Amino acid sequence: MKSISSDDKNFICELQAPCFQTLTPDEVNLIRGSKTQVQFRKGDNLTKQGAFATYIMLMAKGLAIQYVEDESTKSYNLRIIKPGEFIGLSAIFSNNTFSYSSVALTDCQVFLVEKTAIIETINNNGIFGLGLMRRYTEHNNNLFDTLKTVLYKQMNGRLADTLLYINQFKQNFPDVFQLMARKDIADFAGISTESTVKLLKAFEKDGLIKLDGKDIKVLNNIELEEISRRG
Amino acid sequence: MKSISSDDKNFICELQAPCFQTLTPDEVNLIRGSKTQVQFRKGDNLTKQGAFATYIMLMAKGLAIQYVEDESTKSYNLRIIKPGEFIGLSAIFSNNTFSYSSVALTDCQVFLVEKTAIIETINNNGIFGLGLMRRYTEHNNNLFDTLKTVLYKQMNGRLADTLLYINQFKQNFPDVFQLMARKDIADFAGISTESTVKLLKAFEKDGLIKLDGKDIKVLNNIELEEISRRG
DNA sequence: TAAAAAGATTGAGCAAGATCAATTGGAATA
DNA sequence: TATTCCAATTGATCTTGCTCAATCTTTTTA
Repeated sequence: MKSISSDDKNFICELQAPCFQTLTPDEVNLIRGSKTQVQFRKGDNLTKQGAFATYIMLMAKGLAIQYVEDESTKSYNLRIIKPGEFIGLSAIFSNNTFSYSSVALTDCQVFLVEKTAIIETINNNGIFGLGLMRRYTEHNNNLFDTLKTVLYKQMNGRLADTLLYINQFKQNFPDVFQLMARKDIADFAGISTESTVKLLKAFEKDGLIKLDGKDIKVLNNIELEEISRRG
Repeated sequence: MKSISSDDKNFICELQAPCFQTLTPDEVNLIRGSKTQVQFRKGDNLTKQGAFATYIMLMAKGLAIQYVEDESTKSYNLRIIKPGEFIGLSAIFSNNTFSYSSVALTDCQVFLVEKTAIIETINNNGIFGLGLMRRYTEHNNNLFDTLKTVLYKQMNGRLADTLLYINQFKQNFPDVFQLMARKDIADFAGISTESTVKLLKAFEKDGLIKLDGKDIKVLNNIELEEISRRG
């Protein structure tokens, strides 16, 4: 990763882009005032689970995967981070270390904002804090869904979930699937790579999807949703 | 559940109890001002996953279990709620429905506080908001640990986790284990009741615990922690 | 371009736990 | 106290999905 000069006006202007429309004016100002912009290369870690978190990040450009890992080699992918989204919000409220890792799926441009600056703003402006908190809580709700998926669904349901989830990104990022290895898909579903490969073939045979190299075309949304629902 | 007259001074005074020392003065005032106190009977649901959440709860007296459920019969226990702890904090920040259910393990006394009253307070007082957010974020961090447990540990590690967790409550609530059926323990570990029974016996044979009716005495903390760590 | 490395695919065998069925024990009820 | 009901226990069996090993394909590197 390398730093970018803070007076790169073009970059700052990107805060006007559609994906940032959800930011509140206060948030925009805070980020404008932040001095640090960082560029990550595909494959770089944006955050590492357990590392000290003295700042939060705002994804400006690019895609990343957020995941949890254990001590050995296992990973479980939680979500795809897209432009306009924060990374590490929990650091603001209590956590001094990141609860999860994240890795760049494409080259990424990211703003870093000091935790202390944010806390100061919240102290003076409860409404600003509520806004940040709302974003954070939404992720948290997803975590409950994730937990239920892991607890109650088996292979087919999980892979259907995964395909539907990733497929949502295809509109704005047509090459999402190409960016991912089979193992990445497997880690979203929480099943082994081998099982993923076999099950993808099975889904294709049933006409639910079309495998085209690394790309995957969802052919039958309805039925995939049904499989997801059944678990 | 039945309402209690709001001028039950003895009850209000309990907010001075040690377990409420973590509440900020602002929080105490808010709760003092709340008009609703409710009593739940052992086995009653305090919250039901998916129900509308227009208020949050503060446990005043008693113990409850927080859990997530699927459509059928499966439950997974997340934590034991003890006096001084909030239930449903996420409702304040974004969620209009409860993400989880909770059920009284003993008779419980609970304060209900309207969401709107809290939001108003936060708007005027960012520091108060930060305090609530900190509590909320801590639960969220536990959720990451829970997810990792479910993803990466198997039976032995999970049951060891569960026993160590519940055992923490024994100091202040010596009969915690007696309050729970084997199924409750199983639902904390996320394994079947039958497997729980068999594994408890095995742990006893290895001298890790002593089974005494429903009560369980932890004999070898160190080794249980080792089993937990190994997964 | 050829060789090497990494990822994808496939099939066989295996292990962890769940489910099922039967039995026992304890507590609640008539 | 006898009866009923529900929780706890136990053993046998079954399912899911993982691991392992071999092969094939694609990408990367020399």
